[in-house]
Parts: sequence; structure tokens; C-alpha cells
Amino acid sequence: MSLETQANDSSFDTLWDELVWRGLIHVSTDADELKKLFQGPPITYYCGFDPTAPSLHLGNLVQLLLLRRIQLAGHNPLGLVGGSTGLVGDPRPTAERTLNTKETVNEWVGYLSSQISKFLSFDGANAARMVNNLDWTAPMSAIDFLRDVGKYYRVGTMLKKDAVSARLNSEAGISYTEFSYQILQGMDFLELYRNYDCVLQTGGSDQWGNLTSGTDLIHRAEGKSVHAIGTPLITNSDGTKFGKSEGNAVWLDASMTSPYAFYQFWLNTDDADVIDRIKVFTFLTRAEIDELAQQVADEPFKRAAQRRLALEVTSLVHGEEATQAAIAAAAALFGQGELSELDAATLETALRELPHTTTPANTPVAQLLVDTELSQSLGAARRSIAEGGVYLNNEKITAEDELLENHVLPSGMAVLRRGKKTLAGIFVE
RNA sequence: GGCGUGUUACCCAAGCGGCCAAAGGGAUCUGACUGUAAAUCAGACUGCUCAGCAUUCGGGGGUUCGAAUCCCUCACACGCCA
Repeated sequence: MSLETQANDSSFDTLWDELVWRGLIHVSTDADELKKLFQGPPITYYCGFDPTAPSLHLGNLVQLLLLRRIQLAGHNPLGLVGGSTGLVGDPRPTAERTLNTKETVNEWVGYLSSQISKFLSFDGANAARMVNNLDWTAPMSAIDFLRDVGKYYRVGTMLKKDAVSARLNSEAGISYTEFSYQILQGMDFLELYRNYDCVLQTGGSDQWGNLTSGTDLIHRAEGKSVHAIGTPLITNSDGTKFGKSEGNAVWLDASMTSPYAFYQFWLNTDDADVIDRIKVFTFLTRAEIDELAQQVADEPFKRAAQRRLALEVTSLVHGEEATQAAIAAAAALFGQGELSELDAATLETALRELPHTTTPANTPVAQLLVDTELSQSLGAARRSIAEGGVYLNNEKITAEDELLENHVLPSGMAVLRRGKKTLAGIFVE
């Protein structure tokens, strides 16, 4: 779905009502005020993204889409990359972060900026703008920081923030560096308020302490009330953590999580969660979503909602073409037909979507599992074979020392599978 | 600055000289059942040239036939007292 065709659902009286219905509001400053603000003349609002990795992930996508929804209602978004906050690191509940080098952070800032840009419109009256908090933090001296900003902060209040108190009560403790993070984020909001008339910040509810740090600072420094919205943390109904596939984070960067893997991630969404996900991650209307909810209830085995969710989100992030390739690959590989009857071109295209390797025909199957990263070590690969969980071209491999050459399709390719749905492509050289 | 306690595999957490590649739980993986769900049950979960060997219990050094377990030291964290 391209930016131009995105729209909010006109069946809602206000943007606020739609955001509430989609489950995007977990906490906020004065809700009535916000509702009015959204209905009034365009406001400027922002959300920050810290470069803690070379790519954004699914948690960030919630924020990006929220920014976009508000932009669609006519307001002015600011996308902020945390060139300075990324150098400091926000306190995680369990452990102190390892600092990344300035070069690394700077490189990641570039990647994040371009990713963020893809989700916002930079055309028209309310075009998005990108900012980097390093621009106003780097020139400030330590003395200015303590005199001009530090004076507004009470240590007692800072200690009460969840992120800080959790760490104070843990064995890990907290460094002064991470303790200061909330001040940096507060400064961002103040800076944007002064220079862009920015009056709203959005973020995950786990960031609530940092969001209010900004609203409090502006209240003290400028005597003005501004706003914050905290979105709920997305959780799975079975209690596991959302956004992990095989224990790894699902990234927006195609080189870190392939479009195929991305599509599969969404396709495997629980029945219990799928409607909630659609509300948050797609632009489908309430009517369309109600229809899908009915289908989940009536004929869950068809997984219509999961298919739609996977289609919508994958095209949003990776585009139509990559999505169609991912769907075609899944159809070829999960289809009922014989793999040997698939024409070579179709099969090859499908295999290129998967992790794949080119290898001599006399390679042991266990080695193939390692080469394609389906298994982490030869020992793990042998274990999988012993468990009866490894297949070549849908044929179960029973011997640990089985060689590839006995299982190559006429086309010179082979489909390696571990478990029900972890696949890789093998090309014989 | 003084005294004390702690640092165990992805996470939590037992172990306190041999029976420890290290209990238990979670996460993860595989199998059965299914819908490429969920729940449930069963198995696996350091590496390898795999009925054996190698390397692990914050880092380094030492005692001992033998150390995750004892001693010294360094680092980090927590607590109490100054």
C-alpha cells in the first residue's frame, strides 16, 4: 500500500476516536484536550527513534504508523533520530547498555533516517520534516546543560520514573549516564517546542517517563502545557514477546529480515491476536476489520485475517513486488503439489527468497543446515536430524551422515526444511 | 574510606571440594495432534572427528590426586557504616 492511497477511516467522528478504537492509546496527557487539538488547526508533533541498531524493528513500526495516521488528519510530523540520545542509551529495566562508538551511532542515524522517511509524506502543506537531536545537544557545554536545563529537574522526580526505579531496585544499578537520559529527551521536546511549535510527542508506554520529562520541562521553562501519547506495548496473548521470530527481532531492513521471513512472521499470527494486530498495523477500515473478525470466528482454518495482515504489512514495509515474491515463494513451497513438478524458474525464484547456499553435491545434510543457518552448529544439525525434523524436498532425512547428492531435484536444486516451516534453498554447483 | 554480600549457560535460579557439562522454571527448537494457529503431551537445548573427547560456572593467579565449590588478586554490582 503506497503512501498516496493511505487514509484514515472516515466512519469515525474524530481521529482520536479512531486511535482509541485501534488500541493505540495506552496513556496520554489530557484526553479531551488532545481530541480538540486533533480537530483544530494543524499542530506539530514528533516521535523520536534512537539508533541502537542498524535498523528499526516492529516496535518502531507502531510509532511510524501512528505518526502517519496523525499526518493523514492534516497535522505536521517531525521524525526525530536520536543522534545524541543514541550515544547515551535509555535505561532498560534489567541491565546497563554497552555504549556504541560515535562512528557506529552516526552510521545508524543515517539508516534510521531513510527508513523513517519511507513512512511519512514529504509533500504538501503538512510535509514531514526530519530532525536530529545531536544538532542541538552537541554544541551545548556541560556548564550550560547543568545551569540551563539541570535546574529544572528535581532528582526526587527523576528517581521515581519507572525505568530508573526498576534499575535502582535491581542488582545492576544504574550509571549517571543512563540516569541523565530523561533530561536529554526532555530537552528535545523543549527544543522542538521553541523552534517548531511542537506540542505533542508520541512513544511507547514504556517511554512514558521520558515523554513526561519533556512536558514537565516545557511547563517549567515556558509555562505552557503540551501533550504526550503513550502507545500500549504490543504483547502476544500467550505471554511470549511480540516481534520475535525464532528468538530474533523482526527488522524492517530487508537485509536483516527478508521479506519472505517478514511475511511469514505475520502469517503465523495467533487467531487470538490477529485482529488486534490488523487494527494497529494496517490502514484497513473498521468495516473491513469487522468482516475479517467474523471470518476468524467462522472459519479460522482459512486464516483469511492472517493472510490479509501479512499482505498489508509486508507491502507497507517492503513494497508490492517483494510481497508478491514472498507470497509466490510460500505458495510454491507450502503447496500440496510435488516439488519435482514445479517448473525450475518458479522454484528458483522461490528459493532465492529463502536463506540459500550453493554447494557441491557430496555435502552432508548436516553441513547444509549449518551453511544455510537453519542450525547454529553441526551438533544442533545432527540433533535435528535425530529428532526427525529435517527434510530434503519433503522427504525425511533419517541418517545423520546423509549426503545431498541422493536428494537433488532434476533442476539441480533442493529444498531443505527443518521442522514444519523453516526452509532454505540449496543450489548444487 | 571501613565492613559485608554477590557475579553460574538466552533470562531467572540451585549447587558450596569428587556422584557437575552443572537441579528447577521460563524462552527457544523438534515430534505427536492441527489450520504454516492455540492448548496439551513427549523429547532436545556448550562444541566436536559424538556411547568418546575438548572447553565452560565474572577476569587472572594459586592450593589440591581432583575446584563452579577453598585461598589471593582485579573488575563490576548491591547493602550497611563513615
